[in-house]
Amino acid sequence: MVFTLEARDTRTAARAGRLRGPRGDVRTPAFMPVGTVGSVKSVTPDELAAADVEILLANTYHLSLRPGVDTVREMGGLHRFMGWQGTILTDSGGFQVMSLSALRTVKDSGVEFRSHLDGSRHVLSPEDAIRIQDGLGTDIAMSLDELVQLPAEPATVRSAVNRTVEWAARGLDERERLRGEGRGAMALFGINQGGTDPAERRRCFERLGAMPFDGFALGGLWVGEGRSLGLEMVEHDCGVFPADRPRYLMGVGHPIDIVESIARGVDMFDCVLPTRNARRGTVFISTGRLVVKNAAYARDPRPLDPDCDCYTCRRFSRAYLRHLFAAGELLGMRLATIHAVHHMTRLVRDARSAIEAGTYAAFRTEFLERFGSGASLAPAA
RNA sequence: UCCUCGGUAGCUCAACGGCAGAGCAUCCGGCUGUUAACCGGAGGGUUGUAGGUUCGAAUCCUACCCGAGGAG
Repeated sequence: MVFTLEARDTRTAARAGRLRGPRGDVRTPAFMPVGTVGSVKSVTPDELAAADVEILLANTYHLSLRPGVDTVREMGGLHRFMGWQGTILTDSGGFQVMSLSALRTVKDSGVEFRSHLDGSRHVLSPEDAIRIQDGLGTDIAMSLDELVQLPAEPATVRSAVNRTVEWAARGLDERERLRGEGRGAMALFGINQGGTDPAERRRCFERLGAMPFDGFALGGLWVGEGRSLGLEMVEHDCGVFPADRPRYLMGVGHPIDIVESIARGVDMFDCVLPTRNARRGTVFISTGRLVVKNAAYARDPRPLDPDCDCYTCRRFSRAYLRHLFAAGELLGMRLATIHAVHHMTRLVRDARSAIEAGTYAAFRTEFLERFGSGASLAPAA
């Protein structure tokens, strides 16, 4: 996996780049739809490809519990198993250290989980995380990290940073060991932690940045600290990350957050927000946030986003989508998700064009103005 | 014609002498490295009608109306 920086904006820190991997190129800035269990809920790989998606995220913890890494390997690896020909990045299970807090114990050696499926006990060490991701056949693996729910005590944050750095080194060692056996071809990204304390984030990266990772992630953010503080941390991390390696802001995907973070130098994003909201009847459109399930749209003949050219917007009205949600029809979730994914890839593509043209500052201003305008959100008369 | 059971929120039903509630539906809000087709909130009642008993009636009594079943 080779990263090339192709353009830098003139007035912001925004960058355009390209990840060249075995499954084709990933243009950055990139948005990765989330397919936790090997499926972006409700849509097919072909529909993702049609939405110009080049890279997906899948999850180590979930796939190792079900169907299990052996099954996936036997079925020819995750790409073949799920029918996706593009690039895959796998999350390490670090997020589940936080989100499944009631079901796990963190030790220096690793994390002990009780399965959310059947209560069985499983241990995930930083080495396991690398082996599992390799076994899945991922293109980009993530280092196992520990993130804490904010706000958190300084001592908690410090301890999570220490553990994350230790685990990062052990993960890299494990990949080296795998490479000695002819495996471990995937890229590996390190994850910076430190909560909302710039000193801790800097301290974390002093050690992480010295390790031979293929890319670096901004971790532990957008977990309750608020947008402005989150963006401060983004600016901080991008200020210390090396320019020649991709930068991935984990778990962030509100359109405003993406546009603001790109301006500060982030290259990659993943987020469940657009797709989860879509399944529940809310979609992002160019002029804001449309709660299409609301009664106000029951007789609105316009598409979700009049400026969108996705399959859903070319073909269906808000009134129909609203009806599908009211009726609990699966097609509502599917059509809304198709729009949601398309909208996010279109957003990062437009951002990329602006960076290449050196006009990202203007792009950001226009985007924020338009997104905040709420134009076309008012129901049709 | 008589007998039995029933009539409470839009729907299905609780409460059976002591502040009329639930689930679903409706409406609204939330959702940021997915334990999530989820979570939260709100609106909504002359308890079939008219009387009576009682300090107090959805609840007990009487008549009537409506529905289901049965007998003839």
